[in-house]
Amino acid sequence: MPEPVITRFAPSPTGYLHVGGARTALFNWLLARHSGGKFYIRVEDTDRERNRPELLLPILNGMSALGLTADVFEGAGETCFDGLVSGDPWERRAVLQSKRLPAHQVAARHLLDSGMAYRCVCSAEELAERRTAAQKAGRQPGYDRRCRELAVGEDAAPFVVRFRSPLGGTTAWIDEIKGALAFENDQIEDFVILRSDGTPTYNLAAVADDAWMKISHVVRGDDHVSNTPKQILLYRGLGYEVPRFAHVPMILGGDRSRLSKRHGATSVTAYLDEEGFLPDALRNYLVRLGWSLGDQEVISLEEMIAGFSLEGCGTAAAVFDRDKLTWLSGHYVRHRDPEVLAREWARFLGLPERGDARVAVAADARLVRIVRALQERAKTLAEMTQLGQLFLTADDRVALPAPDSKDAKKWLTPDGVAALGELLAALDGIEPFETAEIHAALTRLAESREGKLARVAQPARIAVSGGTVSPPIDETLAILGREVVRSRLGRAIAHFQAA
RNA sequence: GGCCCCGUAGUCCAACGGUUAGGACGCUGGCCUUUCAAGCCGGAAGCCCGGGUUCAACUCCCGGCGGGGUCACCA
Repeated sequence: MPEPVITRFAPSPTGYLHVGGARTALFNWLLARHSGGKFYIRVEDTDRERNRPELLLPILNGMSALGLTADVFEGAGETCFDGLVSGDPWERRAVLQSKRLPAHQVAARHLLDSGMAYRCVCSAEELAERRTAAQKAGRQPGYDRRCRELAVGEDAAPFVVRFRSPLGGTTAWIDEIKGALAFENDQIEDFVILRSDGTPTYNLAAVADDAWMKISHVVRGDDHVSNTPKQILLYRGLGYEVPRFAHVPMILGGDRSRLSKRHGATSVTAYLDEEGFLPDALRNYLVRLGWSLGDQEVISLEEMIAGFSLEGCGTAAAVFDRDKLTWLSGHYVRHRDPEVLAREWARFLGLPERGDARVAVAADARLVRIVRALQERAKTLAEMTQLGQLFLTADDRVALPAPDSKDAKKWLTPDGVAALGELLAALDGIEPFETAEIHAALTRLAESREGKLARVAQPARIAVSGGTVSPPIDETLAILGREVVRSRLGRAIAHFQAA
């Protein structure tokens, strides 16, 4: 009778979903889905500063974008996040830790009553003073346990509640990823579990809630290992079963320090909405960072779920490699159904501050055709937008290169301009104005030029797009349509002839 | 500094006592080609160091070195 697997992602509302957090969430989600268990979200907002919806929503939205749906925690009652508006997809999908205050106080009370915790009246200033003094004297900076045996009563003005850590022995556990881990108990200070305002600190709240939600596997970042012995002590003190722990290694920046803003983009939203990476690609990249399925690089969601295991997770921190993410994204762009891609691109283009690109190219057949032409050369939606600019821009807005620029000098020679003229003249004879017919016409014009298609195609490309790069020229012209091509050809001829 | 973790090419992973150390990104040579991509073929590049254990170590043990994390009334 295997125990049910119940995991959770417990973000602190920071206003954005960090890719490291996203990976942690993904691992939790995969573990639960792999074993048919549950995956919950619990928001660690006991710090009042962070208890604001606008700091939480970006995280929830980032998870939605990656497809990391949470299960409803049935016992949540009034503690769940209701969303900002009714019908919010996250309604009842996230437990708010701040609403568990009474339960946390009961837990602290229990510890106090059983002598496993005590009140401390040392002020923050005194603590800071003694800490620096201790450091100066070369002693450990932790709390000096001054109030440990004072038996401070509850009527004693402002006080915090501290956990009475064991003075000897060790606290150990078998980490599902890192293996056997152990800490000497005298390394564990008498940490605060209840602040002077009566609210719980992280360790108490996390333990009380994980036990309440019956979390079986606590999968979280590496940076939490030193909290683990404290939490194990709390679980035991509270009489709860200790869950399994799995600490996943950090994600590093290029300089091998913890990935942060100074390394560039770190939020899921930035990668998805601003840089236009496909969500599947980001998810695939993230799961591959620290977990592997043999030598397989491209892994579908189904394969991830079927093959995921904590044992398969690596133990070393990994550097975030944007180039590889880009390659993966390109793979997903190329293999995506054009109609689906077109919708995603339209939404990407619809974002604010995207200027010219917003020119109405309704999600119609033409857009899909453009996507087909672009998808094998664009690696992200942003790149697609850039490469597709010639299709999105109004005729007179295509920026032609200066007549004395390198490209113009190479291709818009007198003969190049002449080719443009011949093409312009041939336009009305191309019927229908479609790829194959256009191709035939271009080939004909190339005949008098040693059969070199490039001598016709490149000038045309520049005339029509302003640059030397575009999808195949025949298809490009067909998509643009006879009249647009006529207008751009005429404009280009005038522009380059003047030189 | 104390404690904890980590160490296969520039980067991400595979190998889990016996392989010419495998794959991928990136880099690079070529093919293809109307541009750019994509695709295909080829190349350079790696087991941190030193001791053990063993018939045999990238794999196990110890030490060193290097990197990271953590030491709050933040989570």
